[in-house]
Amino acid sequence: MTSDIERRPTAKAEETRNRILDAALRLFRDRGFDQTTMRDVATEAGVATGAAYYYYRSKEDLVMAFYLRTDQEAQEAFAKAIASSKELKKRIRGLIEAKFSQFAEHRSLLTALLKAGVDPRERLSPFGTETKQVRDANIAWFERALEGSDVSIPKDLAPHLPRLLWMYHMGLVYQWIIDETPEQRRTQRILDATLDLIIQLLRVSSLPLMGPLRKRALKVLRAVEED
Amino acid sequence: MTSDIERRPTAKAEETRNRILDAALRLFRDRGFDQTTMRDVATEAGVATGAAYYYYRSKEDLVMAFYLRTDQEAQEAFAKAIASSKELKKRIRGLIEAKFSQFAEHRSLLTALLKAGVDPRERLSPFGTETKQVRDANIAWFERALEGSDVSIPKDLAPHLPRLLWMYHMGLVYQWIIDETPEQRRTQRILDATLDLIIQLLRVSSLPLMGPLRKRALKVLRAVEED
DNA sequence: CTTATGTTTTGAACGTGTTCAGAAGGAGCG
DNA sequence: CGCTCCTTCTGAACACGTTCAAAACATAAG
Repeated sequence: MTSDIERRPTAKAEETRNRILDAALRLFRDRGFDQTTMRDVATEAGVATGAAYYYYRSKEDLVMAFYLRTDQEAQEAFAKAIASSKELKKRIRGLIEAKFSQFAEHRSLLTALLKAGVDPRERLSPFGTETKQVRDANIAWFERALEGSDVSIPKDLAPHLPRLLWMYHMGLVYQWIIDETPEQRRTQRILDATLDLIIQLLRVSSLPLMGPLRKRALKVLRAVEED
Repeated sequence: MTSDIERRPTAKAEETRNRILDAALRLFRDRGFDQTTMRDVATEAGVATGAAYYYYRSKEDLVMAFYLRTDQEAQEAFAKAIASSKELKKRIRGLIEAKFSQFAEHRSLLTALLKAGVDPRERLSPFGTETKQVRDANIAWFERALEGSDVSIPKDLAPHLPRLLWMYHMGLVYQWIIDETPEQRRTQRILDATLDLIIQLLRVSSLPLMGPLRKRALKVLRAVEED
């Protein structure tokens, strides 16, 4: 008798669950999210339509499961990115490129997540409550990137920076998803240019002359995070 | 025989078209976009379901029609915002607040546009090709806001600024749409703080010390606009 | 082995956006 | 008036995400 109130973690029905997700991802990758019907997924997995809904609340939920699964797998790459250098620029680039390769196989799939993602009330929005755990873990990686790096950060700015960098990284991921240039070159160029700018901004932000500007920037950050 | 290849602009079927749009907006406003079916819209307009599709390609198209209609009507408010002052801050705030009141009645409707909007390939994305005309007209308003204002702009930055301000304003509109605080107070606070920051950034950007920073920022802008 | 209880699986049915073949309604012309 | 051709409109049909009542299966208890 487990004291756990949760329904028993289950049997080897876990295998069915995985079979369905694998089938879904295979089809999504090969013919796209919109071109794949739930009936297709069920057939490919060798079950009835309803079974897919027994394990996943919705079609989008399958994308969410993919996201969680790959996020799990990406942790190691994140750690490597931090360990590889003390240079902040390299660390951030490492984190972001790890994110890109996390999604590389299924780039088009993510437009589905995008559409749900913009509405924070949606269950699978990266900004919503249901994803807080993953989000916080991701923000923590940027915290670690800053710790002991080659760029020193003004005290007042420090607590906001991890979240800020996370938002920056989300912007790049968005750009990457919608980028149709070969190999996503355009995103690479933007990554290069923005990284340079960010590092220099951080370097310069400690100068005494920058006091008033930093004050104003902090006001913005508080307005965004407040409430 | 008109030399126009376009189908004749039409008769008083234009009346039916409007009846359908009016019915749709009424229902969308009263019970929400998702809670309104196309059958409801058709019934409310006193036509068969198919008729709605004769005039509008899709349900989202109705939102687009709303957007175009109100954009039309907002032009006057934009002009007033520019004329009211030479102060850049006031002008930009005026433009943005005009945008907010343009949508005020139908705020929730716009989440529908949001979801389509993030994908630039979607027909009604504010970043797509189909909306270029409206977008350019909107960017032009920011151009006019800068012209003859109280803030002088570095030459190299000048050509990018209107588009940049437009992107800023889109960000705020996004924030405004998803803002559930009463009267969208949160968005107001963010608007206040960011406007202050932007104006000061512009003021400071001409200082000789800022040369290198501005160079880097310009590189970002070129990377974004290129291709 | 039988019965009871819970989990997993099935497939028909539902709701809603969208399509489509064709009916209805004109407008011009003989 | 009768015919032709286009525009406007109709309502049944379709596709697909999702729900649900009930069957099948598993496990434990007697």
